[in-house]
Amino acid sequence: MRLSKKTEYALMALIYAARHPEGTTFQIKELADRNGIPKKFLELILLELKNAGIVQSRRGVGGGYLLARRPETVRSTEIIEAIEGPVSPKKSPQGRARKPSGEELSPAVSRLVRETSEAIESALDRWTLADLAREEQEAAEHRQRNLIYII
Amino acid sequence: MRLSKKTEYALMALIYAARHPEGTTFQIKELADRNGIPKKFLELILLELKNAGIVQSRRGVGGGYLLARRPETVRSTEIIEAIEGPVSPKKSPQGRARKPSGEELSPAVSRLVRETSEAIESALDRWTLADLAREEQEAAEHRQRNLIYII
DNA sequence: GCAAATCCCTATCCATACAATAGGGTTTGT
DNA sequence: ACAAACCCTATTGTATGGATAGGGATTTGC
Repeated sequence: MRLSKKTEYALMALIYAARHPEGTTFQIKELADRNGIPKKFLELILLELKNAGIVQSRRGVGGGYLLARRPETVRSTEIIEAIEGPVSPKKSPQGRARKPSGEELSPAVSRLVRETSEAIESALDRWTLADLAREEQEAAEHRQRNLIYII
Repeated sequence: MRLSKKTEYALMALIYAARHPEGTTFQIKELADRNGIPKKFLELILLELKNAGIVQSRRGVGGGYLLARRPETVRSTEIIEAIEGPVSPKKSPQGRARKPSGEELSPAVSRLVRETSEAIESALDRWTLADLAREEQEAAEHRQRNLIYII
């Protein structure tokens, strides 16, 4: 599996958000500087995460972003789908059979794709943003304890 | 998950190969015509599958392609990796830590990617080419029995 | 030995998606 | 009023996917 830079930045931003004191904002500039992410690009990404209902924003002086929900309720599937689109091929809601203009995939191949997509989704669903933030926290503490310096 | 057209064609070609009498060849032209695959593109793909050791070829009049191994021994992971490259981020063979010029992924994110990749790999590994060919065969028979006509 | 069938190989083209940059506009606290 | 911050749309450069082009090399049948 490969994540786009955009998704990778989105995950970093949300982990960062989750590690902030609840209810307080963080600023794009600060996050961009500390992680070497292009500021303008990061703006775009946070906009999308806001439209997906994962973060909320406050404008003006002292504004910034913060999580819209508790990190335990944000599955990583949701984050990735907010940026990259659906992980599984759209499950048609039983009414119409399939999109008529669509490709005709062979039965064996489409089953392979479907089952693999389900495996991806369930692997991603095992992790929430809270888990990711906790793991990042622990890794940071481990580096400290063992005096592992970057650069 | 999304498969590139190239991988999709590769799977179709191999399923087709597996359904041929063992030891006999099939021709690119025939396969391309029957499945609406651009002939030149398909040549490229079969070349790659040959270099990956999945099919072998015979040149000249009456030549063509055939499987290089029994279809039970070809895992679908192998097919997909032959065309798209490694499913999982390269597992460094314990010696050197990681490629020094590589990206620095956060611990939490890289674990998420790693575990998801492993889920993909193990989902794909559940299927061999023989399974895919059998399923395709059954679907074809089902269409016959129920008089389901395409077009 | 020649022609036809077939695979072999490299190069090129076009459209789209990814990654980023640009340039302002709007809201808010002091 | 001003500065700090988010908001929004457009543009640009590069890589990748999907294909097309044009022969070259090998084998069989006559």
